[in-house]
Amino acid sequence: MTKQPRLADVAKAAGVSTATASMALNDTGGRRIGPETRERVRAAAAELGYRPNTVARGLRTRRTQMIGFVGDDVATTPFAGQMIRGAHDAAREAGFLLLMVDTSGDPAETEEAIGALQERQIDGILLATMYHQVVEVPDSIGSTPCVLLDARTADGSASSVVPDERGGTLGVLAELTGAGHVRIGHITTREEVQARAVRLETWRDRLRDCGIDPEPLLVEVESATTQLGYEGALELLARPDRPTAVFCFNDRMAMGVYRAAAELGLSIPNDLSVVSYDDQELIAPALHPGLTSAALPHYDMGRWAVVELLRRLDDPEAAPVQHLMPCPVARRQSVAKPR
Amino acid sequence: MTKQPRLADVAKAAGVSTATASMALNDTGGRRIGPETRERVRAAAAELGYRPNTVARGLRTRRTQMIGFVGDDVATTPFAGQMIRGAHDAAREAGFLLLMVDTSGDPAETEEAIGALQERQIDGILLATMYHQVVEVPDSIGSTPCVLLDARTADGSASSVVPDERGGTLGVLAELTGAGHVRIGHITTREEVQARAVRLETWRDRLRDCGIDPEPLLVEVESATTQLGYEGALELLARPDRPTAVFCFNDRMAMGVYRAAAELGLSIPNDLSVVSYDDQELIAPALHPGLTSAALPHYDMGRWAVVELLRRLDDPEAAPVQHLMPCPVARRQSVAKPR
DNA sequence: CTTCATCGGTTAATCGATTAACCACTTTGC
DNA sequence: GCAAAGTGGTTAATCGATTAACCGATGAAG
Repeated sequence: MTKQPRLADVAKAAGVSTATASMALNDTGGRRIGPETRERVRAAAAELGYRPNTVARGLRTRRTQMIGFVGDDVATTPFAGQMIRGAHDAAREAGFLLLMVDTSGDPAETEEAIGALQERQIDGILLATMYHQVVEVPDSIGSTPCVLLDARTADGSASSVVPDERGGTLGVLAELTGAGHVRIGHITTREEVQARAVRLETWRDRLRDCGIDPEPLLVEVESATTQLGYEGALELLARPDRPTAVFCFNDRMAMGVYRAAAELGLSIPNDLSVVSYDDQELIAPALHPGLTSAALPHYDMGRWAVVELLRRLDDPEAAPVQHLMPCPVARRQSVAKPR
Repeated sequence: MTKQPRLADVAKAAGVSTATASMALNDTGGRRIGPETRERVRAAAAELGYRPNTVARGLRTRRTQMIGFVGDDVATTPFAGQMIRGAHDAAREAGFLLLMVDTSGDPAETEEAIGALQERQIDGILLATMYHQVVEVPDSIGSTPCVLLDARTADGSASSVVPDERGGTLGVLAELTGAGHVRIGHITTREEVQARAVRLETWRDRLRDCGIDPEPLLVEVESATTQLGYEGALELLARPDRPTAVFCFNDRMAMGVYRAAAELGLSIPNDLSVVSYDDQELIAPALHPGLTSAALPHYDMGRWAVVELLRRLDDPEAAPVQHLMPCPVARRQSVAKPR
């Protein structure tokens, strides 16, 4: 009673050898095991409350049913949680568990984390790097199967999944053009963050398609904060040919735009339509009126990465895949026809 | 080259037995190993890039250097991330890794999660339950050492850490009374969430201490959302003896109070001081003016729980400890003297 | 009447460490 | 001068599974 039962205990209780017990419980060994014996073993295992020791199993099979998750800022960014949860759910459904390490972005720490995971014989690694678009997989990863999350390699040598920023931007812009807007401003940050360039260029392209010169409608500020979103909006809305709508780099900046609009006596959405990116649950639905925003599909990316990793575990020869995950538009009340 | 080196390879390279190699690398076995031999083994290990196989080690020693983290909504709540990070950091410093399972609050899933972790021979379990103050540790946990996070048992049979909600409430209320406020309203939720009762009662007590009847200054709404915070504030601020300050159940509700104040033409903090609870980084500093709020010390709780768990691993006889973690006040610009 | 699958298992090797028990030889204490 | 203690290791058992190789009946094919 004091000890956990081992496979040997189950075997003894069922009157068979441990080999038979193992095969009966795992449905391995082809047709070797008679159905009646199998039942007897199963019953004995249930009776004793047997749970396999996966450490022992892992030593023999070299598979631990654990996946390493290396994140470069697991909790600091609010998105990370959703990504982890997506990965967790997919892993759990397949009988895997997630072993987490956070590296706060330091490459040396990343190396160390990978080492610590490999010591524990994880079956594969998820590398989630939140702040860099393009990334190099550390050599130390060796032949451990690996999938990149929210990043990709320059040469496509590893599987990866990133959000379709262009598609998401086109999505929210379509909300505006669909309502009849053409003079659409853009407030963004000057920081070299991963998403800036794509969102900016896509907006430029779209405006040019409409025959509008984007540059007079662009405001760039130092960083993507609420305060600077506010200041940027004041500047943009004071310009001679005021835009009828504005596309914000992210929700936090949009929050600043709301304040600027209120101070200027502009009603959203009637005097000014606003769309944004990220769809943060604490902000976009909480603003009044609700903010239409392109959602970053972190949950789905987490799931996808695990599914892909499991595929590579099954078939190490499989070619790596680069995936673009769509960013669906969360439609709320911040868009109306221009006056 | 194709294989990872094993201890046997290191031993052979150093010309010793695996026993000696093991003792040399782990500094065990007392004074058995000569310093020159130890160096030779170390050098061979470094040369070969040897990393111990912790699965094999775990089978022998019954310790895996892994801690199970069972959360009932790991990523859904934005706080969880900080708690995980605190636990992660403390674990990593001690050479442990976190094995995570999310149960979305379902007791059956929790049982299963504990089982899955025990199969993997984790050394201890962190049980984080975000929505219940008092909790029962499932029987299935057996003798696995366990620490409760953000919850405690009725009988104090397990170590646990919870935020000092009373202290935090007194802290933000002191900001108001210190500035000269006495008519302090409270907007809270009717939901049976863990924090509601303490915050409410503490506020009541404090007001009575000041000789004020709290009931006319209380508003309760269905849930703790921004929208209902807004509606609650409209109601509270329309009352005959309008409060000069308001203490909100959480930051999201405070966000609604800001909107209500703006609509009523009340300036914060000059016409109305506002304090709150949670100090969510996406809200409290982003509001204008910045919101003074009592911070939930999730990072510190995560750290504490791991430290306590490690203590119990060292000494299984140690008496369980119940810890109250202080909630420091994040002081911003939402409080001023009453007019 | 041999030969040879097939059935339903068992035996024993193995995964890669840790560690108790042992060993041969030198010092040291009394 | 002899037992006890110390030095610097080695041998072999062990942790709890998986799995390749083997084995004794039984029945069918040639």
